Amino acid sequence: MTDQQAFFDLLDIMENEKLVEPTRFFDLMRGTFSIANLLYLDADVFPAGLAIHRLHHTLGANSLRAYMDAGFQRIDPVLKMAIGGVRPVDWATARKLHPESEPLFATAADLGHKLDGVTLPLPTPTRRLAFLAIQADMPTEEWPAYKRCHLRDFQILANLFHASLLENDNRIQLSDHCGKSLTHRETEVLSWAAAGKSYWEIGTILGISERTVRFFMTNARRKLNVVSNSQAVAQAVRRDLISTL
Amino acid sequence: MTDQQAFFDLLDIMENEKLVEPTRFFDLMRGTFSIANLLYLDADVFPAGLAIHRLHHTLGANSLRAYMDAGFQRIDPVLKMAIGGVRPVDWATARKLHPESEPLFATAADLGHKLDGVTLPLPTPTRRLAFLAIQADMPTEEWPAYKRCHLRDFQILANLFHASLLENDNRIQLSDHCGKSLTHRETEVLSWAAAGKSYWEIGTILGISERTVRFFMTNARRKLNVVSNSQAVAQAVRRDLISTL
DNA sequence: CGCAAAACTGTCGGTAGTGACAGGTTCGAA
DNA sequence: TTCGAACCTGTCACTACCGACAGTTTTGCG
Repeated sequence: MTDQQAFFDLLDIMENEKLVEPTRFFDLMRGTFSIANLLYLDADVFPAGLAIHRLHHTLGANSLRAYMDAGFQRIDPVLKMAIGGVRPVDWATARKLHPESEPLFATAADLGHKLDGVTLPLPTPTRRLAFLAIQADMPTEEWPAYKRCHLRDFQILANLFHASLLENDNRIQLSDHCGKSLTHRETEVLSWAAAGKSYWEIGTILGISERTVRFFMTNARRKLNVVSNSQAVAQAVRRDLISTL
Repeated sequence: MTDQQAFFDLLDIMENEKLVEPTRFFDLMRGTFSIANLLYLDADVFPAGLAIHRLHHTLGANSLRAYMDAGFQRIDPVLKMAIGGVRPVDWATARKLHPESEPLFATAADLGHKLDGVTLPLPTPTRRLAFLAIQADMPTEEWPAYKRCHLRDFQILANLFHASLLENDNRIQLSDHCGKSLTHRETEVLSWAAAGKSYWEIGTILGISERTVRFFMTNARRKLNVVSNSQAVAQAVRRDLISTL
C-alpha cells in the first residue's frame, strides 16, 4: 500500500512534536486519509450534561449550531455509546441500534454530511470523556473495508493527539497552582468524616482528642475555602484528595 | 508483510466476540506478535496507592512477588508515566528519564526478563487507571523498528480487549443493582449541601420549608445507606449522582 | 377511579458541628 | 539557634443537624 509511508510520517510527527495544534492535526489527518471531517471533544460528564473542556472540529459553525439547536446531543446514539463504553463506535452501527435518532441523521444528510464514520473513545487520566470523531469521505460501500484497514491508524494517532493536548494542559495548570495543600492529619480526618464518622469517633480512631479533630477539620475547611464539612468532603472527593471508600 | 493477515484475523476476533478471556487474549497476542509477556491492569488510583480491580499477566508468580516485595510499584517509572499521562510509554525511555529506577531493571534482568517493551494506557469511562504492558521477545536492537511498525496494532487490540472486559463487568453489575435511586428533589438538595448550604438556605433557594429539605436529605441518607450528610455527599460525588461544581 | 410514589410540612429533644477565645509541643530547614 | 509549620489541647456559646413522632397534597400510571 502507498498509504503506509504517509501513516508512518504522521506517526513520527505525533510522537516527536510537543504540541500539535488541532487545526494542524486535522489538516494532516485529512491529507493522509480519506476523511471529510473530524471532531475532538474533551469534557466532564455529569448526569445533567457535559461540561465541555475542549471542542475542536472541522464541521463549520452552521452544522454544529444546527446540532445544538435541535438538542441532538440528547439523542445522539454515538455520544451515548462513547460515554458508556470504550469501544470504537461505528456510526452506522449506532444508527441501527437507536432508531429514535433518525432525525439527527436526516438533518445531517440535509446539510450535506456523509453518514459514515467512527468515534474513538480516548484514555482519560481523570474523570472525563474524550473522543475523536472521524467522518468518512468516500462512498458508503467502500467505508467498511477502509475502516477495517485504518482503524488502528486512527486510534493510535487520536491517542497521540489527545496526549499532546493533555500534556499541554498540565503544563499550563502547573503554573497557576495557588492555594495550600492539606496536611496528612487534615486529609486523614477529612477521610473519616467522608466515611460518616463524628468528631468524637475520629478522635478515638486516631487516638487524639475530639478538639484536635475539630482543629484539623477547621484548617481543612479554611484551606479548601468552604464553610461546611459536607462541602469540604465534596471538594476533597472531587479533587481526589481523600482515598477511603 | 506476512503479519498483516494475522493481525486482521485477531482484529476480527476482538471486534466480534463478546468476551475474550485474558488467557486467550494473551495466547493470541503471543501467537501473532513477538511478545514475551503481557500484563493487564485495571485499578482505581488514589494518592495513597492503587486499588486493583483486575490484574492479569503472563509473568509467573515469582516475578510479580519479587516486584511487590521490593516495593517496585513505588519507583516504577513506567507506572508513574502511565498514571500521569495517556501516551504509550516505552520502557527504555522511562528508564532513561528515571535513573532511580535502576534496581527495578536490574532485578528484572536477574530474573531473566527482557527490558524492552511498551505500556499502553487505555480509555476508562469512570475514574480509573487501566493499561496493557507488552514485553518484547527479540534482541534489543530490533525492538524500536518492531514497535514503530506494530504500536498501532497493539493499541487497537488492547483497547478492544479492555472494552470486552469492561462490558462484561457492566453486565454483571447491572444484575446486582439493588438500592433505590435518588429522586430529583433528593439529588437537588444533596447538590446544595455539597455546595455548603445549610438546610434553611436550601429551603429558601428551592422555595420550600427547611423541614422539607430535611425530609429529602433524610431520604437521601437512607437510600445511600449512610449516617451523615458529609458521608452522603461523599458517596454522591463518588457515584456521580450530583453535578454542581 | 384507585393506588403508589413523590413532594411537602409541623414539632420535639438530643447530639454534632462551628467559630472564637487562648494556649503548648515537636521537628526540620534556614 | 531561630523560625515556621505541623501537631496537639482546652472552654464557651451558638447554630446546625438528625431521628422519630405524625401527618397532607400532588402527580402519574394502570
